[in-house]
Amino acid sequence: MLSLKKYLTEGLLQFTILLSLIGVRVDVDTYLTSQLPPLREIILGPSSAYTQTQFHNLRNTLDGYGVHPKSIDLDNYFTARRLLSQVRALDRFQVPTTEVNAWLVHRDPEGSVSGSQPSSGLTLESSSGLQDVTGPDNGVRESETEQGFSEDLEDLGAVAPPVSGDLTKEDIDLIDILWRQDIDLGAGREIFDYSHRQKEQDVDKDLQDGAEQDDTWSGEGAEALARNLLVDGETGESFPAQFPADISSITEAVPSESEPPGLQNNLLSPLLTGTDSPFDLEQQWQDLMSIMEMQAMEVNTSTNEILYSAPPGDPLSTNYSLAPNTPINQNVSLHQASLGGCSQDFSLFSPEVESLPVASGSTLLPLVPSNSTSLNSTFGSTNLAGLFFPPQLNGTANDTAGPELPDPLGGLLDEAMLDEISLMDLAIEEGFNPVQASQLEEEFDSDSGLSLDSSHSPSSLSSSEGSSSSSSSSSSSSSSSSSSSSSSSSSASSSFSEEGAVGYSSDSETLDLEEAEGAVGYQPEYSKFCRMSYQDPSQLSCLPYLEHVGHNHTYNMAPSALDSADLPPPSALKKGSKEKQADFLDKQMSRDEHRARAMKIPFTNDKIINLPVEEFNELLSKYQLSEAQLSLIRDIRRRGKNKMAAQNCRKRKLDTILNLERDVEDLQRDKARLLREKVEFLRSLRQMKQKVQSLYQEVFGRLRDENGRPYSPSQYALQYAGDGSVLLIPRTLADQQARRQERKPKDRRK
DNA sequence: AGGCGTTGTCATAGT
DNA sequence: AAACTATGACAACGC
Repeated sequence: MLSLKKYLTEGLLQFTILLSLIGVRVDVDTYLTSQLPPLREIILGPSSAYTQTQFHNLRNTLDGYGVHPKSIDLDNYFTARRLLSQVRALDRFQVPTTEVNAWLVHRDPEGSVSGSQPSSGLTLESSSGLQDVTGPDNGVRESETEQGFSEDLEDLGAVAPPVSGDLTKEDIDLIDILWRQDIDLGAGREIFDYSHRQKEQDVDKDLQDGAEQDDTWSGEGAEALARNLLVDGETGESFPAQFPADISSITEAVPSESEPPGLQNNLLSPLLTGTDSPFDLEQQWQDLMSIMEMQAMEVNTSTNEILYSAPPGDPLSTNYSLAPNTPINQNVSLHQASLGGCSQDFSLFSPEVESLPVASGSTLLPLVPSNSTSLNSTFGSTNLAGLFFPPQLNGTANDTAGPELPDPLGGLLDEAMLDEISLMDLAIEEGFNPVQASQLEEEFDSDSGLSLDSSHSPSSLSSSEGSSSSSSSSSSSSSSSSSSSSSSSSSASSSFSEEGAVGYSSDSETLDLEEAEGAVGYQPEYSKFCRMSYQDPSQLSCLPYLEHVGHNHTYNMAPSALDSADLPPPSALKKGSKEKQADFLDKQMSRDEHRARAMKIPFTNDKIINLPVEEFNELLSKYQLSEAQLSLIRDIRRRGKNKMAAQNCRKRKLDTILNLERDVEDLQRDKARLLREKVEFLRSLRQMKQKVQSLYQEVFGRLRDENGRPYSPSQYALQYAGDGSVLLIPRTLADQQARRQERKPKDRRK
């Protein structure tokens, strides 16, 4: 029951505080529960927010220990490190990667020419990936297929400027990326800059810094724009200005009014495995893209270009700049544009293919906006329709294109994208923690320093370990303490261990005195606390903790007088010093001890307080005590127990706060990691969209009617059928189907 | 002198 | 019912 209560109270309290800390402007329910649980738990395991109480319990029972914030608590530090490493370990569990791989594998079976290409294709932003793609060697590298994406993720992680294996630096990296993403939302870079924040918040400096970076990026983006007429606003990738003019023997599907079987999927569907429902995905896309659009509106190209990427000279850019004269594959078959074909098509992104001049922007190239704004909107709307339909059709395309690009990554991106706003908000709010934490630490440290300065503590510290033993031995030397200390500690230990509570001893000087005089105070407590409360190396914490406790409260227990009555003072002590010390001890005695002495209570307060009831009663029965004495004894016992209870209570409070602090830090780390993953996924998605778009344009551009004339993209569209065939259908029909498909998911939701 | 943190104590509720 | 524990509130104390 106790533990249950502990769970409830601490769990609720902690969770509440966490919510208040983290969820100020965030729909935490959505973020933590309603939307993410599966993903979150898959990725992270049970949320630390939810497992808080268990964690706490674990701390108390296993390696828990009393951590006083004032203490320089090494174990606390190590515990934090352990948790950090756990978080890192979780980080290694790349579910998204797994899913992506699954998707790749899924596509491979149909893959024909080069199944490995898709993975390479996904790595556009990684230099190695780019090299693979652009390299002349487009041969089959199937071995890369499985690990390609994970590698890519790694690479992607390395794309951003300062990167290293260090988590902190990764975070910084992420922060850079995110900041670029969020700058338009008003988030300053400094918000993400942990180290920076830890150093101090020099707001002015940060703002200036952020402005400088912004300017830099703007300049970069402008530069890129100047260099390449067609530059993706987000990726910085340049696009071909012209479409391939040559004609190949492409099998055409005759435009037909009838709806071909399996026509539901547009050509864009190659990315789908065929069974995935594009509807929800599209909705997610919409959500995401609305956010992106918002960003694009507020900031412009400069930011986005940097955000999504590749430096101007990046291989990626070159990869996408098509060389007009490059020969193309003459044998492209529309039928290959199936899933398997898709793989092959990705292979088409080899320089040869990509270098194909794209049909002039007049028709097919909504993707090739002439200015940065449209570039942004291109990805901003990110409707695949926007990618694949001519500009003039975009209006409808936005409505209809929904299902057109089912996202193989949707299951994962889904969560991330739906939470875009929340994440962004979180990112913006993220600033508080490190500062807070550092402040807390400083506060604690300073307090600890104060404690160190407290006049009587040093000796107590040095004797604290020995005090437990010395106390027992000294107690045993006294008439009755031996049994009392052991018995009391056992009883107390049961209760303490039961609840994971931690008692801590009272004034340290008491120990000192007790050690000197063999007096009996609360020592058993002391040793007990250090010994049994936490069976952990962190016992170290006892020292600083006690140290801090060591205020000079004169009413604290100082067993001296009473004990000196009980025990013959050591003859070795000189008279003067003895008297002096007696006075001192007198002052150190607690009020109850004074009272006890005044009332001539024949046994120690320690016994009174710590003896089990039976033994306590037995002890009382051995003496003829007046009513006043009995009353005092019971009060002493009550107060003594309550004192320990209060100490435990306060300690628990501190532990709770510390745990909360740690949990907040952990959650922030998780959040940063998730954001980082999201960015990576978005990057991959963008690349895939671009590839699909290029494929579409390439295929469409090769189509010729009976008269050998190219089809107008405003009148015809390619659709990808479930059976792997690609059909050329009238645009109107495609739009209708797209609308139809768009409604389905909505209906389904209801 | 007053603020602040720590500790002990009381009252009370809960176990 | 008794014993014990938990905790908010308050006061004493020292810095």
